[in-house]
Amino acid sequence: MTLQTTSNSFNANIVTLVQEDAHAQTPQEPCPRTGNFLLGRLREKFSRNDLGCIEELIDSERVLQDEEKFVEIGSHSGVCAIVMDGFLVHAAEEAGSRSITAIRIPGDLIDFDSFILKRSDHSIISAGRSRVAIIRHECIADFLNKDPRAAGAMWCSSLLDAAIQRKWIEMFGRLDASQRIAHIYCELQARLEFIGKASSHAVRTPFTQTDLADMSGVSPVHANRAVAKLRESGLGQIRRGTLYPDDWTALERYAQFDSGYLYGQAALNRMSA
Amino acid sequence: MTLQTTSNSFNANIVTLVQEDAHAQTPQEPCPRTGNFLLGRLREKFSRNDLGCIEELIDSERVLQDEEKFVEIGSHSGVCAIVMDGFLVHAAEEAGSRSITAIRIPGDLIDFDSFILKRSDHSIISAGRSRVAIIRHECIADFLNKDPRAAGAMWCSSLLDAAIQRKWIEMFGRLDASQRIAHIYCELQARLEFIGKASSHAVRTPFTQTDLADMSGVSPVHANRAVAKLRESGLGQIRRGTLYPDDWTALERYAQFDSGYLYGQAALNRMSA
DNA sequence: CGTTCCCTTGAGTAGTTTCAATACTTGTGG
DNA sequence: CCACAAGTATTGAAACTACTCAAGGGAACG
Repeated sequence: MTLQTTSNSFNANIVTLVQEDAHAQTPQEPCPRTGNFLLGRLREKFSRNDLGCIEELIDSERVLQDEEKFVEIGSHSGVCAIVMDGFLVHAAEEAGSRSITAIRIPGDLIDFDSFILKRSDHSIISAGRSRVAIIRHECIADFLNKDPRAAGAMWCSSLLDAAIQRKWIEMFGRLDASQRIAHIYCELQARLEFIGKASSHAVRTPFTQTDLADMSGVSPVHANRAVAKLRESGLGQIRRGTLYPDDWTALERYAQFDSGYLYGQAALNRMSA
Repeated sequence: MTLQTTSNSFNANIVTLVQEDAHAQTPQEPCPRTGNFLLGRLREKFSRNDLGCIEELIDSERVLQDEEKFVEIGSHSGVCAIVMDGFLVHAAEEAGSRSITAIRIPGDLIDFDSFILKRSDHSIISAGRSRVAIIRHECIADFLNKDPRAAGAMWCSSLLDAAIQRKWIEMFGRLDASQRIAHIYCELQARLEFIGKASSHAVRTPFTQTDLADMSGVSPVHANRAVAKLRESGLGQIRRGTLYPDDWTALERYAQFDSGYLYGQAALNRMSA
């Protein structure tokens, strides 16, 4: 917990006031565990130093097996985490049905809500094997005191998550099952690109068709038919959770996907003209 | 500063890093414009002083007419606001269809995202006449410097909003049209109770059935039938946006409404046992 | 080499959409 | 006060989308 930054003043803006301390740091990658945090999305607004602080918050690592719960609904875990590898999902289970309300990939700060709200209103479950870097709540409290600016990075992260959730609500209102599934893959591809984990010829995920059904709010049987429809339309093939796109452009058009809501670097520059 | 609770120490929590300035303020209600901010929901974690600071941020007031936009999608407004009176909705319009992704009522901090993210990815539109208290981004920047603890109240507010959005996603996956509409009214009633604006025999809103349709992701015609179904089931009658409940308990059960996700005071106490 | 989990397919039912037509409300001007 | 216009609410019918139940096929894993 030693390394506070040189500057912890918060001038004109929680994000932009950086300037001063953008001086160099060690040339090699300083954040082996949190290196993907905010990567590609507003990360340039924070200094290396700020982000290094977050790396220092890490208490330990934890490996989760498929289906293993990181947090249980209603629990007071006392920790949050940054995803290092793999996928997790936010799930709400009730009366036999399961809704997946969010997908988490490396770099995502998860269960941060519990730090403020003290109680989780959903479960976070590993999809396939994953690895997370644990941050204890006590450490965050100190941290927010010492470096409110870097804390802004966490705040920023939760607002980005909220933007994705708004888009999901919008998706539900506008799109049918196969479009929603297409949209989910488009979004994942974009988010994986931010952290340099995307491939142009496949979007690899550990999700079963039942998972896709829970994400898109339809029955597993119908998710299967939606997947079949994408295949038959020549848009892409989903096999064992992996999308092999046949025509990315058409797929994005079909899903009405517009990446603006992810606040990626390129998109930001484009919009702020 | 008489009326803080015995416990307002922010031990491991952003709201607790209090220390310094808990000195007194005027005994009468100090916040004519932001008095509803966080009211009933974690507000006890903040001192009057903190909340008074937020009142101080207000630059001006603005009255919005029905359908008037407070922020336009894609804009850089440079301000955010706290709702004083009336209702607003977050809307995403595209290709002829409109999705309403959130409902804002008095006390809600709106468009705070734009302070961090710099650009709004949705419109915020007044539903009926409303009045908002404007906060300029520049003022927030100073404020975050001077009083990071009170800033935590804003952070807290955005996490509460995110919790509601998660619930909406869950709702979409689990409920049919009439249940969703019932859920929306249950939620509104609970939120209005927090700020002392609820009545036990009616939930008054300015929403048309088309608005309800846009909120619940169905066609206006079907929203009408969903409303009719609630009436015929003896749960409640929706006339001109106002719900006259016939049986609150049954209605909440029908909507599978559980107020925990709103983090109201009572619920919190119940859960943290 | 079978068990298990996942994917696929069919048939009938329920929920939802669209198009279209009809009423009810509210506000406006005559 | 009435007539009218505009917005809002209601209803019907046909088409489509999605659900459930049910059964069968395929791939991975021990």
